[in-house]
Amino acid sequence: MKKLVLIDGNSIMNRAFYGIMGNKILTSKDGKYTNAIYGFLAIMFKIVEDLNPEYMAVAFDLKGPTARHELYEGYKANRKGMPNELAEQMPIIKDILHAMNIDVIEKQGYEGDDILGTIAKYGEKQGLSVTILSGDRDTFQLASDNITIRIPRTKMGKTEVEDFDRSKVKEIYGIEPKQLIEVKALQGDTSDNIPGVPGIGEKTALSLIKKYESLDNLYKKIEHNEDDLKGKQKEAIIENKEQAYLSKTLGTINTEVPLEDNLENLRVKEWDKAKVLEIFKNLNFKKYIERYSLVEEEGVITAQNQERDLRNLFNLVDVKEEQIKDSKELVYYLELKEDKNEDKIIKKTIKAIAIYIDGSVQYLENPSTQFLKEIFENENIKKYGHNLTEDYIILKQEGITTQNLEFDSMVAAYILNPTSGKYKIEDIINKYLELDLEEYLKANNINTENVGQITLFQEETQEHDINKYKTVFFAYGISKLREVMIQKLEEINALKLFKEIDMPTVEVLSDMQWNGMYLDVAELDEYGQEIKYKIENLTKDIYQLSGEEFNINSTKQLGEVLFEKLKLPVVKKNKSGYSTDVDVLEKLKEEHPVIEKILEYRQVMKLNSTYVEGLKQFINPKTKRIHSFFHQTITATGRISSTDPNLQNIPTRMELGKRLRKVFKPAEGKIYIDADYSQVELRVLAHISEDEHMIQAFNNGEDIHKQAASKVFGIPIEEVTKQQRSEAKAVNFGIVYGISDFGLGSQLSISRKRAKLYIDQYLSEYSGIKDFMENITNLAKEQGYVETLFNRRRYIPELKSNNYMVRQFGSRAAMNTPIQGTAADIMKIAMIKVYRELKKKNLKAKIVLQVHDEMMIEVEKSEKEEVKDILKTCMESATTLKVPLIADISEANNWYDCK
DNA sequence: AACGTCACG
DNA sequence: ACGTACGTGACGTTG
Repeated sequence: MKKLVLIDGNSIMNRAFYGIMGNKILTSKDGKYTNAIYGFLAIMFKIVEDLNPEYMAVAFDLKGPTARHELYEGYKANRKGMPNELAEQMPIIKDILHAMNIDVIEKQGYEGDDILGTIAKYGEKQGLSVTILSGDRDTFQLASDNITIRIPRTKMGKTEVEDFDRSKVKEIYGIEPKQLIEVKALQGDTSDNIPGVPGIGEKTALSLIKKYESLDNLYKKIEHNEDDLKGKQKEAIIENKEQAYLSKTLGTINTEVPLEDNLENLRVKEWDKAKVLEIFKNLNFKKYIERYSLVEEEGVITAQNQERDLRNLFNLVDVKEEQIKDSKELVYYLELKEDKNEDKIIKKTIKAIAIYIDGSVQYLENPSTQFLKEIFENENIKKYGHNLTEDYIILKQEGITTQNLEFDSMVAAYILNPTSGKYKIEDIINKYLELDLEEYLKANNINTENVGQITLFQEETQEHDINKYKTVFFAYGISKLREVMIQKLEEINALKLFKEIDMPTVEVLSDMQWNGMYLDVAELDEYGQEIKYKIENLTKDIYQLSGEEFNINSTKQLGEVLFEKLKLPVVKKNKSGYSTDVDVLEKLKEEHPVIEKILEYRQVMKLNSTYVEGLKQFINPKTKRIHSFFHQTITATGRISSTDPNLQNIPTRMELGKRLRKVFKPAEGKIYIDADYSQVELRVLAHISEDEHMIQAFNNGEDIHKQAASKVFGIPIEEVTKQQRSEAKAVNFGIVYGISDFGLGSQLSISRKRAKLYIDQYLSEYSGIKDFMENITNLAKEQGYVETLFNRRRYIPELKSNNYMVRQFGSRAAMNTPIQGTAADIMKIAMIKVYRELKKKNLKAKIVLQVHDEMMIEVEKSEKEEVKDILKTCMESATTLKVPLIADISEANNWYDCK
């Protein structure tokens, strides 16, 4: 079946304009905004790639009144015009579409919707499969078996699409697409100022149409007294009959717009590449120029000064090892190759090193370990590189301990924007230097002979040479990034954070990965046996109780068994059907004995696959230890994250799972010293908000949750029950997360009304916190970001979204980030202090783990007391707040016993 | 690759 | 009337 794609131009431009496209403001050469154009094209290119349609058209609204305005002067009366920044983008997108030979359809007196509807029906009649791309759900009324509405939605900054055809609409609304018009007639539409029947909202309107099918039928039944409406609602429906019919007309998409009957006009044709290129160049759309190979025949688009700079790279002479050794700085990039040796912690080894020195780059293949050792272990040479933690381990595998890590462009990029998620060296060179790797490579392929002097680049370009070019380019990039990024860090007052917290952390985390954690494999296996035995039994029980053998791990199959076969009540649904998560199963516990078994099965299954089998794979055969990665550039708040395996989510809440911690032990003759901060986040909140009651509670060493309970329930501290304390604890958590009554309600399984009462009471007692919560969102909206105590910044573009839900999320992030982020900063400071102190005192003790507010050290028993002291002191003196920082220390022979 | 689920702070 | 707690990572199933 041939395909026709129809795009609602205004709607998609609108979406793209308001959608979150990163924090970057895109502008054209003459300073106009281009974000809507860019986003529109992104969405359009995606649908073209997805569907590869034979026919396509884009419809736009024209200014001026339409038939609907004549019918009802209030129509869209409350609409504000589009902002200028968007309006000026409209003619440009039309120019681009023309240059691409895509049919742009506009007609005076008709809206884009009407044009789309008309063509869609027309296309359907011609036997085409039609997809309408629109951001407006009003178009659902057009859905049929051959007409699909595709809605883009921005979810956490990513653009996804959702398709709605006739069956999907029926599934969601329970009625035919056409009947949506009837619903709207009753419901009205505030955004278009369509009145509907007063007092009737979406829910009521939908249920009425489900029952009565149409307006006509509804009024007919009323006339014949065959309805079962009553009271005010009935009165309103009768009184507003005329208005309902008017609303119906206004809400009906006109599918009979007089348009030319010529399918050929819509056929997808070749672009006028020259024209498209010209416009794209003006708009600075390098990505699209690249992607659609729009570069001119005779050359490459490369800024002249960029070319000149890159040429300098080739002024290489002989490698000057002595000069490098004598230098105060080492700006370098390691070219790595795979090394499958099982004993390796990172299965890579050094193939070459590129070093930027004196304005040019030296490239050494297979550098000698001796040479590397001399430069990397030299404490007087500052190291400048990218992703230094990886280099650190790889060099360490060669017996080299890197010293003096001064600048890591990956970490710098993270501090400049922790939510960008793009920290590959080519990405940040592109972003901060506006140099493009691809362009550089192309330029060099073409210009090799012009470069002259340098033997390295005279050979013909072969696949393996590309890596040389890249390595050289990256080393050069780092030399430039260093200046540019430090400047930028200074601009946002984060240079201190970078130099004194995040850069020193690089070495601490590298060392932690290198040390690793020891595991008793025999004990792990024993534990695994026990778990597997439980799984077998539970599987049998579940098959028996449900009377069927099925894959319990499949939520789909499980859903069918529980809700179709056993007919248990459906509590919650999700995108793909019945939900079967803990919340749901917990509610069904009383309904059927199989539920409890399933809950237990889930638990042991997780333990086996993720923890027993999962962990085993990561035990290094040589060291018998697990060397997790600790990532420093992942989280939005400044926390560390852990992977391969994740050692930050080893079970502790349930006893069975917690027992796994017994297999984590110090090596022979050693012991664990473990410490965790007591309620850091609430202490940070007390400090930031300067709330007098909370500060007082911490200063007096009071039980903070008890105090909260006493305030929330209005009773003396002595009378607080366990139950009340635990509820107040949940409120404290909620506050840290950026509270909502709904969230707290579902957490405590109480009504949101009651939850709201708790919150209101809490905030009226802790007025400092209330002020903080209110102010922080405004501040974030105003300046576009929030900061931790140590100036770690997180941009929150979500606050500018036109989507209520996204804005709410932004507001919670604004409240939570300073708290979680400051706590993370404090922990990093503590770790650096501990690391340095251990080194200074020549102790063999090693930090082996960090779990956000917990730090673990593996230590020889002789050093035990001294290390305990260091750990406690460093953690508690990491910084000075208006309340004390408390670290609880314990020692044990396995992780489980660290209390 | 996306989703649902569940482990942690 | 909407649909919600903050920050992560790993696994198994499904399309």
